[in-house]
Amino acid sequence: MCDRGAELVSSAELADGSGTTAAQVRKDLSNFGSFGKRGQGYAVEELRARLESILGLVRPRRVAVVGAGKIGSALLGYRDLTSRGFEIIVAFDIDPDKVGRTVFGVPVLPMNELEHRLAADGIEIVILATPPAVAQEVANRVTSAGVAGILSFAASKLETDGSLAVRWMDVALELEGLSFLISAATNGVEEP
Amino acid sequence: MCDRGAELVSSAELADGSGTTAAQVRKDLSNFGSFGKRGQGYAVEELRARLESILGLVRPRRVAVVGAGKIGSALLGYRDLTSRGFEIIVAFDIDPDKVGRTVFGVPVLPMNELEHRLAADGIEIVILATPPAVAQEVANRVTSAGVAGILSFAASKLETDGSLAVRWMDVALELEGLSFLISAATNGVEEP
DNA sequence: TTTTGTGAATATGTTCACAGCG
DNA sequence: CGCTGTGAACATATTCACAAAA
Repeated sequence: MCDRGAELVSSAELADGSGTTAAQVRKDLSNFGSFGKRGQGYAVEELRARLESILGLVRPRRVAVVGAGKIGSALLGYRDLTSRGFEIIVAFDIDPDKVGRTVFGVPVLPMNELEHRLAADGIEIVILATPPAVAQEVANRVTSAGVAGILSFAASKLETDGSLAVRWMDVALELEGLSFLISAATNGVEEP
Repeated sequence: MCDRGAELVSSAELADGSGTTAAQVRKDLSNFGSFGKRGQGYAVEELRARLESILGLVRPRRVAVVGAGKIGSALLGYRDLTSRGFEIIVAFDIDPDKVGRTVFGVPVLPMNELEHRLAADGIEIVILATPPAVAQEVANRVTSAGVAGILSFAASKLETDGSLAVRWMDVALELEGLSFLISAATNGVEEP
């Protein structure tokens, strides 16, 4: 909307641009203050800046990828991350064939440099794209290096202390969710 | 647990294997009937079979990938999908350099064969890994081909009728979530 | 006017706690 | 006994509906 030069946007417009309701948009935003203009809506540029600040993306977040396999290396070239405030600084892998190369402009380093480089490069978030068997060990090492968050593509549960935030992305889990919805739709589900 | 030959499992064990609580596990399972054994727990093999049936994965679901770019082709070789009940049958791309090749054993077909092959191959779920600009158009074509679900890697909202289920996976969105949590932790948040 | 911001009313989800049953 | 299944209690989230502000 900023690019299109829009000045104001109402909660109703925001709602149907994002699949929710106007009341929900207003309630949610009101948690962070009241910066709408009654009778008009929200000032687009101010709203953008507020959201950026709420999300902690006033400065780009520094990200590293551990595991330069199929998913890991796909992420290294992912334009969308840059445009949304994340910089992929470095990647790590155990495979000597991958180490030393540069994938989409991102250097792939050996695992023994992990802690050192995470700290030296001021990495805040690690994307975990390793086989599940080593995910926990990497998570431990990453934690000790002072990283603040992990996004894990390994389905396995991670045991971590409260010092970092962890989120999961699991393609198979999402497909299972779809499969469940499809079955429910096919077999017919009761409404209360 | 089946592989390890376990006979029974309690809600408490299930809970701490999956990051929830025993009561939650029991409540959730009870939505689909009561098949636990009081005083003992759930029979592992029966539970597996029940979950498989609840999720609609008694037979593998047939999946196609549209867009054989970085993410799309990474998914084509993803072992985890097969082992969890999904078969990637075919992929589609618009790029003549990719069309006709086989990636990780999956044939890449041209976009003009989309509707025909989705129907002919009995595809139930489509993974959308195209640029956002064409996501809506592909979604329309996929809908008309009778597919039951879409998993979209394109952040853009999709306008679809109620005939299919849609889910999104958005790496940048998950990173935004982490960034928010990190900011909240750093700045300190009030507990009520 | 129009659209926000927000209490109050609903609705949904989670936890408690214990009767009931193997 | 021990652990499930489940109402009742509690907590959280969403929607309603309208006074207040530009």
